[in-house]
Amino acid sequence: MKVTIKDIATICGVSAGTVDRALNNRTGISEKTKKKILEVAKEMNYQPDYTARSLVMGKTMTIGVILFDLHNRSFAQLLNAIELKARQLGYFVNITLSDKKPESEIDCINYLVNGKVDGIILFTVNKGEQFESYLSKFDIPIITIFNYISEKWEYIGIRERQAMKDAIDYIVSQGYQKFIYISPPLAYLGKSNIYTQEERLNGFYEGLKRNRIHSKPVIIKSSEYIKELENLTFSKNEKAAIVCSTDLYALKVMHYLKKQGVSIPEQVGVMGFDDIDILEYVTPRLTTVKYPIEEIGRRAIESIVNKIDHGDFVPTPLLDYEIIKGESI
Amino acid sequence: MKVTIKDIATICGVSAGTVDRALNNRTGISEKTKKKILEVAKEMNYQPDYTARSLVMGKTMTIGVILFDLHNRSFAQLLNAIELKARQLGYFVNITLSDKKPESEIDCINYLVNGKVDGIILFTVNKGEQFESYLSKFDIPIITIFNYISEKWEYIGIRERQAMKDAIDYIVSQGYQKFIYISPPLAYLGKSNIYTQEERLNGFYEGLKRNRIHSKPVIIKSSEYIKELENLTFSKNEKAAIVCSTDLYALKVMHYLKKQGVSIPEQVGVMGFDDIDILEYVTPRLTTVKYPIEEIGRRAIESIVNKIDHGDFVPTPLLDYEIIKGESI
DNA sequence: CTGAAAGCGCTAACAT
DNA sequence: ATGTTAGCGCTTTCAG
Repeated sequence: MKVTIKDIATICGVSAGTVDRALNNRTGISEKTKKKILEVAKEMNYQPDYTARSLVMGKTMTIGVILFDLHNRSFAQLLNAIELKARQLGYFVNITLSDKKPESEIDCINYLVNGKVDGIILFTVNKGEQFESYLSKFDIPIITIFNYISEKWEYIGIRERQAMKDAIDYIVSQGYQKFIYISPPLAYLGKSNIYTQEERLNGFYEGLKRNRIHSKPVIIKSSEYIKELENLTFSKNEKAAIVCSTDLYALKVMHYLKKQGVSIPEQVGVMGFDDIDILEYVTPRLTTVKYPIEEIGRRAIESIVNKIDHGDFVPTPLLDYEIIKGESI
Repeated sequence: MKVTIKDIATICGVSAGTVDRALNNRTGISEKTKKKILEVAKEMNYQPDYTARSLVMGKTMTIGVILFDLHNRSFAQLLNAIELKARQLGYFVNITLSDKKPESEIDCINYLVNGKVDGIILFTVNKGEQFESYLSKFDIPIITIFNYISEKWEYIGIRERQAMKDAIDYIVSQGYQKFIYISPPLAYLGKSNIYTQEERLNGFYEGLKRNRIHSKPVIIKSSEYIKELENLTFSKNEKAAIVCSTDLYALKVMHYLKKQGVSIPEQVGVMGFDDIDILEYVTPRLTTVKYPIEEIGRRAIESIVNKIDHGDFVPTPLLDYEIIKGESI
């Protein structure tokens, strides 16, 4: 059924080694035999067996990816970009989902390592010494995205802190003086890796400081954030800006406010972060920070493939963002 | 570096075969040696080499998935469900994206077959005799989802036609007599496989017939459907229902109507299809058909794993849908 | 320029 | 119950 190099060798009256030389255009073979072998191979529709090649070469041409899940729009966009770029460079993509569970993430890593992937793109929920020493055991390149671990692992992300800081500048420039900040993941502070969320919060504080906002912001860290909003009142004379660490929260907030008959941005302003693609369907257009998510995916692949093929990481500078001025602030 | 069964064999003073017996708890080994081997293996943190195993067993424990892209929410949800179920059953998932291009899909298939995946879950854009004979060459199970090819390939989907038919019943029961149908993919009729879209359209016509709607519906097949809407006027006395073959179109339509100051459903009704998760953020709540997308993913994996392991397809009946009564009709 | 042989790590059939 | 042997399909020396 399956045609192997041996079959081709027999037919062409040469050895397997020669067929290999022809197929992978290595040196040390005459044009004539090479041409013949290639012809026969094509005619028989020869397809190389990647598993066999992997065994001997110790390379599988596949890159493992670990994400939380695909429910968040951004992750799907990210994976889309990753797959595209990877296939373009001749690599497969093995996708595994950690579901934000630290133990589950470890399973994913082991799973991929045993599958002999050539590298891993990791959006981790873990951190700490123990995790780092665990990760250090592996000799394949691991690249982290979004959540930073330490300088020992290549990291690709954006200047989150600066982005949020700038966002605050913009909000203040629109006349807001009162702030509410929503970021449920902060509840996991110390428990799991929420680097990006911490950075955004830091940027928020720095932004307030820079703009000399002295009224204390309300920080909501509960996943029941809508309920917490119910206890607040929104008045026009002291207009509040609800800053959400993610568009998804902002959308939920806007949905709730609309239902309550609170008008945006007349009575209250809402700011998001990410610029997910579904925003184009929602009114009012959410003011948000554009996160170059697909660029991150592409860079991650480029970087890891480069490391696999040439052994060195070309450090990637933090990527830039853009404030999207919508109608909600 | 890497610890192999040979290493373990040497240390335990047994042969590789025996180690294999212990590790994979096969018969013909004493409890005592087995226990010892397992201990040593654990201590040395032995990890089996899947590529080597694949080569000899001819199985890679990975399932290839081919989708259009991940920009559509549903696809991401689907893949999420697929990954979850697959890993649960001990399989990897290799994801490839065809970008809706027939040639690109062929590349994906070849790619996966050469990667020796054990089976393929295929959301195809291709169809026709030539494609079928191409597909027939492969001896791994291929399961089709959404777009049907022929009875030669296992198919998992829902009763789309019936769903749309029932949707029309519901719309008519709400007092609508005039219909506009939007489905841009229909422009590809005859060019690529748009089975689900055709089924939905058929259901639409059947629904009109069953409800004795005689006024001719407007069918919009252009991707510039918003522009086409601009030429239409919406009057309360002859209220029209805009039936969209996908929630995404419906969202765009609603967004456009809201901008035009047309109130939904007072002046015009809008119906979607899919019940994508972002609907919860959009007002008014879109009336739509709930498509059990994750169930399809799980069933696809179950079915293909069953086929791989036991050699037979357990036919899956078409799945059921549910009409979600929102506020837009 | 080409052939022969060894071996990647594991499994499976056959001996002992 | 355990050891031995022969591959899986390919790449890679080392001879010739």
